[in-house]
This record gives sequence, C-alpha cells and structure tokens, in this order.
Amino acid sequence: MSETSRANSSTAGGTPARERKLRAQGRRTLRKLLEAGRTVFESKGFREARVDDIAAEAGTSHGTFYLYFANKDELFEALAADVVEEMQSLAAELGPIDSGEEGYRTLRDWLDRFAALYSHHAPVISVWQSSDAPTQLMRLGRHALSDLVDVLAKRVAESPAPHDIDPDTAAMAFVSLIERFNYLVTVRRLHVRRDTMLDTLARILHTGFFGGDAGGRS
Amino acid sequence: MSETSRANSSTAGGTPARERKLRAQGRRTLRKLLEAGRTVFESKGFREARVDDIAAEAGTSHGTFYLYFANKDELFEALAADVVEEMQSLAAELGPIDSGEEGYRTLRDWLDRFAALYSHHAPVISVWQSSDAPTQLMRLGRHALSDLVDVLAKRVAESPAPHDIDPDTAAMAFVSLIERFNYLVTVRRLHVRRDTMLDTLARILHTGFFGGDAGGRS
Amino acid sequence: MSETSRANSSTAGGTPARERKLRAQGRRTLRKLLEAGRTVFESKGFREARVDDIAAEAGTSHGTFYLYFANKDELFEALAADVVEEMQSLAAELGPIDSGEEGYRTLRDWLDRFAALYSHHAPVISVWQSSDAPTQLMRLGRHALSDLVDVLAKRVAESPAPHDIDPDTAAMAFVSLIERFNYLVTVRRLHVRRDTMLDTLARILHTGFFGGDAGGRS
Amino acid sequence: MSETSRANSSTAGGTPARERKLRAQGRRTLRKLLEAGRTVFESKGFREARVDDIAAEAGTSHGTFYLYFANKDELFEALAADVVEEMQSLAAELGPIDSGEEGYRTLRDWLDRFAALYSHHAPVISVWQSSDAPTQLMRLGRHALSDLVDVLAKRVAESPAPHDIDPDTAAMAFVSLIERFNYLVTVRRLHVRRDTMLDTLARILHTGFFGGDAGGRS
DNA sequence: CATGAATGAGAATTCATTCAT
DNA sequence: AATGAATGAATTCTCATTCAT
Repeated sequence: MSETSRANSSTAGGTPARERKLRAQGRRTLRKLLEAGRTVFESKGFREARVDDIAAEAGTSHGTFYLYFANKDELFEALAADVVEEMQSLAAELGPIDSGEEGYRTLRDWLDRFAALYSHHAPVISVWQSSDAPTQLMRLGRHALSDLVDVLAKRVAESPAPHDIDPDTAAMAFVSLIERFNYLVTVRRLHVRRDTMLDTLARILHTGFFGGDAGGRS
Repeated sequence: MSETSRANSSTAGGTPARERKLRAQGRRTLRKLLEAGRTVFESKGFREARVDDIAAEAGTSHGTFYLYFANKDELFEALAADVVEEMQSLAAELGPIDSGEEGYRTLRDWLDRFAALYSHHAPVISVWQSSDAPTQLMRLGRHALSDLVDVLAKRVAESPAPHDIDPDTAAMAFVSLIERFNYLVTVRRLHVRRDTMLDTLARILHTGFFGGDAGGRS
Repeated sequence: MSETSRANSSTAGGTPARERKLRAQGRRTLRKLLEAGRTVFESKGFREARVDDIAAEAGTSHGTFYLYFANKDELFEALAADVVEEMQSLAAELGPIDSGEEGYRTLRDWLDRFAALYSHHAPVISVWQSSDAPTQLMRLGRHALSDLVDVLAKRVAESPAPHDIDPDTAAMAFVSLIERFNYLVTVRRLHVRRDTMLDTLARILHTGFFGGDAGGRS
Repeated sequence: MSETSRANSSTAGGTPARERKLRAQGRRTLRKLLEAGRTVFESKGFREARVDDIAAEAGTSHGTFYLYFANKDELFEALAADVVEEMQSLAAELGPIDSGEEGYRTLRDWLDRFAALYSHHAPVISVWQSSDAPTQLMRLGRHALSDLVDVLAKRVAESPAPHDIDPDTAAMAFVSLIERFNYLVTVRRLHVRRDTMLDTLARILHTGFFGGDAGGRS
C-alpha cells in the first residue's frame, strides 16, 4: 500500500486554458505539457528548464505552450497544486506514534508513503527546497511543508520525549531529515535499498523523536 | 567557542588574478569581490546572481570583475575551496561519540561548530545542495560532504546502535538533517534560539544515532 | 555569355534552420539573411561585420538571425558552400589551352566566367584570402582554390612552356594574379573596362603561361 | 645581395613618444614594441592583434604601450612608414626591362629583392591587402603600391608588348601576381624553393609582360 | 619610466513571450 | 487548435584606453 491516492492528477491548467473550454484533444495536450514539465523540471531544475524544452518533451510546438499556460510559473503552480494537496493529506494521515513496536510500524509505513509521494513529485519539491525559484512560488512550498511541521510538532509533543527537546524544533529537524534524504535518493540518485532505507530511518526517527526503545542492540 | 578558526580566508582568486602580480590595491579588490560573491550568492542563489550584482556589491566596475575571475564559476570555486577544506577538518575533528553524557556533550559541541561553519559559508553550501549549479561545481560539494558521511558512518558503526540500522544510510540521514536544518535557519531565516536548536538536535541525534539514553523524560 | 549559371543560390541555412521546418516566410527570411550577409561581408569584411548589421540589412531583428544561423561563421559557411561548388565546376571547365588563337579565345572566355563568379562571390572569396577569418573557415577556401591550382598545373605542364618553368609554381602564380586582380577590381573598386581587362589578362597569361605568340607587336 | 638596405629601422614612434625625449632605455623599449607589433600583426592580423599581445610580446606592461603610441593604429603606421619608403625606392630601382636575356636577369634580380622586402614586411603588407584595416591605414598601402604600379606601367609601355595590352592594366596584373604569390609563400607558408620561384616567376613575367622570348622550349 | 588598476562602450547570444498564418 | 516567425530585454564577456602609484 505504498502508493498515495492521487486519482485526479492535476487537470487544472493555467489561465489561458481556463478561459477556453477544452475538448478531448485540448485536454490531452494539457496533460502532455504537465507531464513534460515534471520531467524537465526534474532534470534541469526550474530556472534551467526552457519553455522550449518542455514543449519539445511534450511533442508540441513552442507557441502551443502559451495556449495553456501564461508562463513557466503557471505550469509549475499547476504541478505544485497537486503536491500541496497530497502533502496535506499525508500530514493528516500521520496519527500518534507511541514508543512501542506499534508506533514503529506506523512510522515506517508513513515514511514509505512519504517516499512514494516524494519520488513522484521530486521535481516540484526539489525546486521548492532550492533557492532556485521565484519567491512567489516558494511560498507555496512553505505552506505545504509547514502543515507537516505542525502535525509533527504535535506528535512529538505527545510522545515521552526528553525534556530538553523543543517540539517545534524537533519537527523541523524531522522534516529536514526526510526531505533531504529523499532528495538525495531520488534526485541525486544515491542508491539505497528501499528496505534498508525504511528500516534505518524508521528506527532512528522512532528512537530519536518518539522515545522508541532502540530495541535489540547489535 | 562557537567560532571555527578561519584565519586566512581564501585569497586565491581565479585564473586571471593568478596571471598577474597583485599589489596591495589589487589584493584588496580581490578580497572585496570574494566577499561580495558570498553576499550575493546567499541572497540570490548562484544562477540568479549577476556578475553585475557582484561587481556593484564590491563597489567596483563590471570589467574589473574579469580582471580577477574568468567568470562566475571561478569566483564560486574560489569560495568553495575554503569550505571544502574547513569541512574536511571539521569532519576530522569528530571523534567517537559514546552513549553517555560525555558523548552528548561532544556531539553538541561539534554541532555548534558545524552551525558556525554553515552560517559563514551558507551561500556556498546551499548552492551545492540545490540542483542550481553547473554539475562541475557540484562535484566539489559532493567531495566535501562525502568525507563527513564517511566519518559519521564510522562513528555510528562503533556505537551500540540497533541492529537494523545501516551505518552508511544512517550517516546520510545524519548529514541530511543537519545540513537542511542549518539551511532553513541560515538561508531561509527561520528563527530558532541557538541553545534550543543545539539542545534539541544534540539530544535527538545522540538518542537516535548513538544509543544515547534520552535522559530525563518529561 | 559572361554569366555563370547559378540558378539555385544556397538555400541551406545553418543548424538552427535545419532543425525547424521552414514555411514560405521562413525561407524568404533565410534568403534575405544570406543576401544581407553577402552585402555586409563585402563592405566590412568578415570580422568587422556585426550580426546586427546583417540583421538590419536583411530588415529583420537581431534575434531572428539566430533563428537561422548559430552565429556569423555559420552564415559564412552557408555562403561559402556555394562558392566552393561553383569554383570546382569552373575549374573542371578549363580544358587544354593551345598556343594558338583558339587557346587564346578559350582562355579569355574562361577568364570572363571567372570574373563573373568572382564579382558575385567577392565577399566570400576576399574573406578567404585575407587572414581575417577563423582558420576553420580558411580551410574551405584552400580546398576551393587548390582544385583550381591542380587543373592549372596540368594545363601548364601540357603546354610548350619554357623548360625553366615549374608547373605547380606557375599554377600558383596564375591563380594569384587572377584572384588578386579581380579583388582589386571588385572589392577595392579599381575601375577597368571589362574588355580591356579581359584582353590584357588573356594576352598576358596566354603568352606567359601557355607559349602563346604575343601576336602583332605594337 | 638579396637584402634590401633597411639601415635605420623605424625609430619614429607615435605621438606620445615624440613629445618626450627618449633616453637609451626609452629607445630600447620603443624598438621592442615595434618588433613585437610586426610579430603579432603577422600572426594575428591587425584587428585580432591585441594591445596586450603586443605588450606581452615586447616584455613590457600593458600601460607602457601607451607611453609610446596613442593607439594600435599609430604603431601600425610607424611600421608602415618604413615599408612605404622601401617600396618606393624599390620601385625606383626598377629600370627598363628589355626583351633579351639581360632584361630577364634584371627582372629576376628585382623579384629577388621584392621577395626579400616582402618577407620582412609581410605583416604590414598583408594587412594592407586584407580589408582588415581601418580605411585610414589602407590609404597608406595604396600609395605604396601605386608608385610601383606607375613604374611598371612605364616599363611595360616601353617594351614591345602586344598591341592589345593596356599598360596600366598590365601593371596592376603584375603587382597582383607578385604581391599575392609572396603572400602565399610568406604568410600562408606555402613551400617553394627560392630558385624555382624566381626562375618561374621571372620567366613568366618576362615573357608575358616584356615580350621576352620564352627561350628554350621543353 | 614603468606598471598595475579600473573603466565602460560594445559585441554575441539566449530565451520568454507575442503575433500571424 | 496548432505552429512557425519575430522580437527585444537581459546577460556575459572582451578590450582599448585612462589613471594612480
């Protein structure tokens, strides 16, 4: 069950697209452009992605792009909308984590889902985390992650953590760790076996943040 | 003692600078350009930084820049050289971390030094971690951090960590956490009190990675 | 009959042009740029020709140029391709020159055709002969002329020339004379009546290189 | 005796130099700059020659150049002055060429001297012949060569040349041939034995322009 | 005298965006 | 709906020339 539900992949489109009613062909082109955007943003980053690259990747012409999006930012936003939403529901899914084995499993499963989400949306998320985006767009990203931070802060606060741990700070640290780690694996293509990754991260996070007993020592 | 010794800030300069003999004034200008680079890279990121911005910040003219560096990359490299070196010596400083209170203190001190290094070199480090740099430059960054990862993997392996933790993976997670956290604080200007930050991170990392006892629960 | 057939003037275009499919308008612009190149190269020489000048002369904007050619060199090459070809077929046309009146007429006709070719392609040829072009481009020119030198060497060797004449050297001398003379006339605008020019050159060359009898002395 | 007398190599210098009285060291630097100019102009042509290149070649600093010459043009002019002078005296040396063996020898000797002059001054002359120079400077060149053309026209007119040869046109052709041929040999480094070259050119020119009997046919 | 330092007017090129077919 | 064509602002880099030490 490591797939987050993302039934209706963004069919939004930018301002130009919304001002017309799209027919079958139009919707197809729109989808191709969104997909192409994902691909190109991932490989080149936001600034380096050329509208031309995206159009070429989508197999349409340069001008067509502007039939659907007012500019690059809008395409990005369309992609980002999805992510924000998914990120929020993922945050919502994160229930209390107790310090026992059950908490460990809950956490591990959740990390699995987070990894799945990340790997699909890496292009967008990694643009957020770089300073490589117009400030405008970065605000989106901040919102997406801040929900997560809030929930995490609550979970940490609930747990029997050491007294010198500040929940908000801890939550930020938690997000830092998983965001960046997934970035290394997904974007920088550092190879780690999925199981190893989940075992290790879950154990560390459970122990470090949620009072988990480190269990059988080696 | 939260300041790393960085007496001799890079006075290297790029190819053009090395091909001339600099007099007092020249050396001064070189230093101003390096400093300006740091400033501008920090506020705008590598790609968005204009050579013009840097020159203006340094209070020199456009063309003067090219008297000292062949291009933006070279300026960046000059800055990076410093960081690589400091990062390596910081890695070397990280001795064994035991699971007791002494290990905790060692770790906390080291994190303090890391934060100091980061805050001074944020512009450079944050460029490395974004995909926002020519691949050429990123290799530098990879080297700098991989030393750190290696040392950490060794320290984790030594410690009485849970059996399902893979030291290499853990090391990556450790670096992810501290790099990104400091990024948020330094570049994104998220406000956290220094003490809170050190207490929280040290406690979490000690507990999560080095078998530290979480100490007095709340 | 002093016009060489050059029906299909180069419609090639540079790399960017070849990567798009040109419509009627595009082809027109391409042609205008090529023609503008010819004009500007002729009046300013290769190095002094500004891409802006060429664009202006073609009545298009700056950026449009780069829709058709990657840079000045490519435009030049497109022009040069034509010349090389024409030069080679002109070389092939040069049959044996006997020492009698018929040889004289053959030679005079050929010089006429050479002059026609030269006047149309002066901008390109004169760039070749100056050291004023990237070495890359000069190689093209060397090939074009060396064919001519080869044929001429053969013709001179066939003719009853004095024993102390080296055919290869003579061929070079021949090409030197006609190339430079036409340069002076075409590019430097030295005024000489066409007939006078052809009469004089044909007579001199026939006598000097092909054993022609100087005919009725004055 | 194939060396033209060029006892007093230009010691003129540009405006700045003339406004000061040069002492020993100054004169030495001036000479080094002139020599460096020759070298650099030869290898790169006028436009491509950088003041920096010249200064470096002369072993002085950038700024020093401007102590002696107001700009690149002036350096070139200083070099050219010599050539004009030598060219004129070489023109003056060219006496009548009869159609016999004596005329042949006279011509051959003169060509030898021309070749010597050319090889020493190739940088300057080849700049003249390219369109690669400010029009200002080219006028100089035109003067230098036009003297030669005038003398040659006279010599051709005197000789028993065919009636359809126009002396002025012939003179231009003559100059074209020898200028360009020497260019190929000197600048483009086409290898031809000196004797072969002189024999061939002298014979061709004697026969073609001065009614010389082609002598022993092969 | 000599030389390092600084300047700024160009020149080439790229690319997002608008337009016409 | 699609696409080729055109544009021009923005950017990097070069280099002749002037200045200060």
